[in-house]
Amino acid sequence: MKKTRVRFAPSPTGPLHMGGVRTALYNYLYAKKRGGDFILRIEDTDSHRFVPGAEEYIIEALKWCGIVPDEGVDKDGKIVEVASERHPHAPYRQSQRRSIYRKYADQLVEAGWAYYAFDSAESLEAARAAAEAKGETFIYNCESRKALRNSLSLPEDEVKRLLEETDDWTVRFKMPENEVVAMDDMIRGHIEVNTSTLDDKVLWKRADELPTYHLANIVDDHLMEITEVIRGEEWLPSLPLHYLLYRAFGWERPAFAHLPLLLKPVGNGKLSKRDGDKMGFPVFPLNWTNSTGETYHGYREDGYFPEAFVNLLAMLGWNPGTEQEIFSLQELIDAFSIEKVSKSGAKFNPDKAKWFNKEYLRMKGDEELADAFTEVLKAHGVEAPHDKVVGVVALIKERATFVQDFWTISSYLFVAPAEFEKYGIKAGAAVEQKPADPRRAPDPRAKVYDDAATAPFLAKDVDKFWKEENYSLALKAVEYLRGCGCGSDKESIEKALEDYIKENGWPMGKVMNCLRLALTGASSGLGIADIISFIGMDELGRRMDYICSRLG
RNA sequence: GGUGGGUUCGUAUAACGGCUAGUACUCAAGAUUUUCAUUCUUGCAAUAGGAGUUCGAUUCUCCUACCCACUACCA
Repeated sequence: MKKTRVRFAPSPTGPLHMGGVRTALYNYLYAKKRGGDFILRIEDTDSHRFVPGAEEYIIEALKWCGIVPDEGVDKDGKIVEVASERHPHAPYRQSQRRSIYRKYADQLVEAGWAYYAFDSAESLEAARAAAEAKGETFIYNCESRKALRNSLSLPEDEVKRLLEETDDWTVRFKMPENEVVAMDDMIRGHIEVNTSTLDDKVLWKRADELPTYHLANIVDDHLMEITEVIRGEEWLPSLPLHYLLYRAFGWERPAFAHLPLLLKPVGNGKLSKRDGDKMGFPVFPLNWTNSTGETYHGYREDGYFPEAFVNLLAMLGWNPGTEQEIFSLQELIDAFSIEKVSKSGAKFNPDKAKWFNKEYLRMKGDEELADAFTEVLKAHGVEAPHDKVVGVVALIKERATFVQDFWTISSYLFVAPAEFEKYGIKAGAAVEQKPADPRRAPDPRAKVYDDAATAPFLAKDVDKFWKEENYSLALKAVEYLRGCGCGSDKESIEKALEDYIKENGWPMGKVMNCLRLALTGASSGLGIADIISFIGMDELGRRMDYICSRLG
């Protein structure tokens, strides 16, 4: 039984998109499940589209996700250029394998599976334009090649002369006529295509002495002993060519699996660069700034945990058949099977992506989160002792999706509020309602509040509870609390405060809301006792004084 | 246009040819709470359409519609 060897073979033409990361992930899971190797190969046979930094980006992105290649990348995270025991098939960058491909192209010509073509880019362009003018599509195939300039149509001595004297010719595959290619895909099953609908693809270019994708891919997969090719669905149309190429070389071919595409959240079409920033979610694993200075968001910088990112990606187009949704990388490896990958494209759902991160945030230990939060605090100019930060994290982590949220949720624990929420709501202002989801029928039971005074979100309106009859009580409660000599822990404060308010028969909610406004500057937030316990009695007094000076 | 692939709640998906078509996200309602959030409960919501095979079709076959990919000396 041959050892499983799969590869991820991106082209360094820009940042790796999340769909690419998913392809890499599925390859990795497949390999690890079978105790095989995951190989990284850089397909840079198009010198015109090379983008500086793209290769480093790909490697860093995979590393962040925990997808570690067994072969192709060395310890320092560089693509391997020289063969060794661990990297027997180096180099792993196709541009550095240039010398390998020529002979395979020639071999195909000699065996009659390919031919030399001397058509200029301009003449092909013209042929295409002419066909289009007639409402047809130009195809370089068994019909049209008779009338074009190639080694099948030109006299032998002319061919010889052109090969020697010119340097912009190509090697094209000689697509057989009217033959049915029967193929099998691990995900899609049996597929048949008639070769008459296919064209004579360019395999090798004399101009830069480099193969095109099709040749390089087949040659390298063969030389690197790849056993399964798992790639995006966009490659399905070229599968017949690849089958034929394996046959022409007389090589055993790997098994193939074509993954469904990742689609944009709304509307039609595949997920593209622009969608993300337009709709407020990242399309890339890491931030990327292009040559014009435009920056695209990355999951890492947006605060996603790599485990959450990997998990959500895994569930986009695959599921284990059970109801489990949260998987560690190891659990994914154990559960993964290529047969359970779905055939249809998956629309990406940003809400679900956030949900995954929230779940991972909750699973993280308070200590670990506190370390991350400490960095956020520093960025806001706040220094706090470690154990204090751990305490805060424990209080707030259920309310957050990202570590960055911690600051907005708990800033008032570190910095006294300067302004008071919704002081500014003007009488008669429109009620801020959640926009209805246009894709859904309205719920007939949903209440409609057109009267601002009765809408529940208007608890936000501080004018409603910052009234003298209430805050005078709150002031007394604070005075009592500071003098009662109770402990500084949450429980003691809570008990003292509640008992005092109840004994006096005061309205609990109203008093508490006044305190909350003073403490947080807003009408929402943590439990009052939690806050007081954290900031201390003296700070409580200062904040009461301040709000009175501001709101009267 | 041609070729190939695809189609289950808004989204991701589950369902040996056989239960009231299940679950999660979103959304809504209720309970809990000093507020918000959390949590819990409940609810809304789908087999694209049409034939056929079958006792019985989401599942198998065919047709139609729609969507997607490919159609470069790009990958």
